[in-house]
Amino acid sequence: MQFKEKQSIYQQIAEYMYEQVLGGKWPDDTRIPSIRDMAVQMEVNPNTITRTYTLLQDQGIIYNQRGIGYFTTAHASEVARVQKKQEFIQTFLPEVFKTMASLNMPVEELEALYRDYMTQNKGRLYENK
Amino acid sequence: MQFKEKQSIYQQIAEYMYEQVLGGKWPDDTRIPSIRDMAVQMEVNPNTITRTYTLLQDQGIIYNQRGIGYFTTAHASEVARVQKKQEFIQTFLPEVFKTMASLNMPVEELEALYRDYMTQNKGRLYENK
Amino acid sequence: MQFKEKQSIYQQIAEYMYEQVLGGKWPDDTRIPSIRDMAVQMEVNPNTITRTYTLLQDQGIIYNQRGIGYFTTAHASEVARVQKKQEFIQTFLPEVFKTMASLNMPVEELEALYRDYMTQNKGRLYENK
Amino acid sequence: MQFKEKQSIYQQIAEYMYEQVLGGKWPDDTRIPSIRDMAVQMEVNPNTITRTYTLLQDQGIIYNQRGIGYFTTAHASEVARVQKKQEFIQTFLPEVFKTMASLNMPVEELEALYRDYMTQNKGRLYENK
DNA sequence: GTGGTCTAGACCACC
DNA sequence: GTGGTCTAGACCACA
Repeated sequence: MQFKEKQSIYQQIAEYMYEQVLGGKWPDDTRIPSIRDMAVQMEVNPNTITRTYTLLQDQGIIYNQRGIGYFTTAHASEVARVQKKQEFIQTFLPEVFKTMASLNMPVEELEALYRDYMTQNKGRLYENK
Repeated sequence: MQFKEKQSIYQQIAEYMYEQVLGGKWPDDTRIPSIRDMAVQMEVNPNTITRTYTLLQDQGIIYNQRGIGYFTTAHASEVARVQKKQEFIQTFLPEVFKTMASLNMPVEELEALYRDYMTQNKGRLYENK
Repeated sequence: MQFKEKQSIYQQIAEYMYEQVLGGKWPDDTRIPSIRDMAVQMEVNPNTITRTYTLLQDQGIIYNQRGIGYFTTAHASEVARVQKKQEFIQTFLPEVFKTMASLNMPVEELEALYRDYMTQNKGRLYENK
Repeated sequence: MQFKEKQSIYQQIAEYMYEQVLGGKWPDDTRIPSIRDMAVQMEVNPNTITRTYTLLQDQGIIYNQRGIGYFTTAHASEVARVQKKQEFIQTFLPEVFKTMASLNMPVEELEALYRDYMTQNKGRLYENK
C-alpha cells in the first residue's frame, strides 16, 4: 500500500479498514487479519497496526478476543456508516460550502464535477487492493 | 482566535488571511498588519506569524517592503481565487466524492445540505470574528 | 459464561470455582467436572481449563486421580477461606482504603453502600448462573 | 518509582497522575512536566509516557498545546474525582462486598481494618515523591 | 524546546 | 498462534 504524506500512516490504514467495513469486504462479526499479518500486508511495523486497531476498537468498530484475534463488532458497518456520515456532515461539508461561497462557485458546478468524477471512477470504487 | 486541533496554527492563520483577501477586507495592494500586531491580535507567538507571512509571500499573495511592512500584491485577490479553486477541485473534492460514494449519499442530498447551509448562513459569511 | 476484559479467563474460572467451594456447592472431597465437561460448560478451550485446574491444584484446593478425575481436597473449603481472606486483607483492602482517602470518602459512606448492596443481593448470592 | 508487576507501567503512571490532581499537587489549568521530563523523572521510555498522556487526554484530565506542552484541564480535579468515584463504586466495591459475603466477614471487621489502616498511614498519604 | 510518529526488536501472558 | 507492553533510537513538523 502506498501512503500519502499529509496523513499519518496509522490513520490511513484506519481509512482503509473503514472502506473494508463499509464496502462489505469485512462483514459484521467476522475475524480480521491479525496484527502481524496486517503488518506484513501493509508493509509496516506491527506497532503501527496496533495503533490503528486500538483506535478502531475505541470507536467500537472492532473488538478483541484474548489470544484469538480481532473481530468486527456485531454492528460494525452500521456504526461506521453513522460515524463517518456525521463527521462528514458536521466537520467536512461546512468547509466545502464555505470554500464554495468564498469562490462564488454555484452548486451546479459542484454537481457537474460530481458527475465527472463518478463516470471516471465507475466500477473502480472498492476494487482496490 | 480559537484554533482547531488538527491543523497547524500557522495554516489556520493563512486560511484567515485568504478570507480577508477573498472577502474584500484586504483590497489589492494595501498594507496589512505587521507581524507583531498580528501576533498580538491572534494571541500567538510572532514566529508563527512569520511562518504564515512567508508562506503567503511565496504564493504571491503578499509582499514585503523592508522596514515598512507587508502589503497585498496588485493581484492578490485574483491569485488567491485561482489558487484556492485549484486546490479545492484537485485535492479536496475527490475526498468529498469518495466519501459520498462510500456512504451511498446521492448528489441530491448534497444539494439539499448546501441549501440548508446557505440559508442558515445568509449574510453571515465574512462577518467573521 | 460472560467474561470481563481485565482479568484473564482462567483466573475468572478459578474465581468461579472458589465460589463453588466456599458456597458449599462443591463439598470437601468430592468429584468435580472433568476438564472437558468444564470446557463445554464454560464455552472455552480445554487448555484454559487445564490451566485453571493446575492453579487450584497448586493451591491445595483440588487434586487429581489419574484416569479418574479431579476432586476437591479434604480441607478444600477451609484452605480456600483462609487463602482468600489473606489475599483480601493484604492486597485488596489497602487499595480500597487508599482510594477512599483520595476521594475523601468517609467510612460511613462505605457502610451505607455495603448495606445497599446486601439488601439488593439478599438471597441471590451464590445462586450463580 | 518502583513498579508493581500486575499493572502495566503506563497505567501506574496514570494512577500517579490522578493522585497529583486529586491531591492538589497539580492544580487545574497548569502546565505539567513535558513528556521527556516525565520520562526522566519516572526512569522510563518517553513512549511510555506518551501512552499515559494520551490516555489522560482522552479522559479529559489533561490537554495539549501545540509545541508548548501538556496542561491540566480547567476542571481536571473535578473530572478526576467524579470518574474515580464512579469507577470505585461501580466496579471495585461490588468485588469487595462479594468477597466479604463469601468470607462471612461482618462490616464491623471492615471498619476496624479501616481504622487500623488510617492510624498507620496518618499524614503519610500524598506526601510521596 | 515541544509532541507525533515510526521502526526494529524484544519479552510476556494468554488461548 | 494471539495481542500487550516496553525499550532504544530516530526523524519530523511545529511554536
